[in-house]
Amino acid sequence: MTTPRFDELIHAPTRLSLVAFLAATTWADFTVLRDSVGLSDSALSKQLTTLADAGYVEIRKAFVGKRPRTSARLTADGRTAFDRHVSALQEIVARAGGSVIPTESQA
Amino acid sequence: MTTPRFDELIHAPTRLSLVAFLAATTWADFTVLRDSVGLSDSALSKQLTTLADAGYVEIRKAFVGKRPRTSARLTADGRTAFDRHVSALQEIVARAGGSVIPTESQA
DNA sequence: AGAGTACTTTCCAACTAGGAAAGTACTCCG
DNA sequence: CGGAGTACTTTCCTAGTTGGAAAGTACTCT
Repeated sequence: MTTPRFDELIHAPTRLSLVAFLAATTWADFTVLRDSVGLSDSALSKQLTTLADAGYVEIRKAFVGKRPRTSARLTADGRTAFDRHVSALQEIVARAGGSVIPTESQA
Repeated sequence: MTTPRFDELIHAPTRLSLVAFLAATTWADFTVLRDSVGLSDSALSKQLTTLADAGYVEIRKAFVGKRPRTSARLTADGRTAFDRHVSALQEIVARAGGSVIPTESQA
């Protein structure tokens, strides 16, 4: 079980989607990410930078043929932070009356 | 089961705490609320107004003896919105937890 | 009267987020 | 070669949010 730790960086709606999305896969493509969260190029680029600066995501710039392709994935730190944030949310909800949160998700 | 609906109003950290706290009790006192979320009087007053304007909380101004006392509680709408927001979070997390944790070491 | 309680409102400074547009860098095509 | 396009990144700027301080309201207590 993960130690709860509310993380403001992860909590923000777009970054929560982003991080959750990344938590579900390995490397994700810039365009896929952009479309999945519905952001402009610039907005995604900035959020990715923010997350990378925090050490939560790793950014890989590779070439597919001759064209650049940027992908990102969660780092171990990012995954931990995400898990802890989720725990924090669960704790909040549990205190709230616990009616809603099923505890199936931890592995 | 509640229909998921991400609610930006509720999602913001302080309001999430506030709403979750209120979801756990009936009427809560202004001072108790203020101390539980660690806000200044003005900040709490404003958040409470915001939540009341949204129809999520009901504010009661009563007198205890001769002194005014403000309390708040969730309305049915507030509770529904909270439940739905929690469901939305759950959904996000569920998607993220959907796949087994992959490779943790690489460089 | 002056102090204090219990907020509410106003003012303000600090952020944050996101789009537009420009910039970078390199490729592809006629 | 030059123009168009891809794939982002950076800069500029606007808009919206948050919260504390301080002032305001209203009433009570000594």
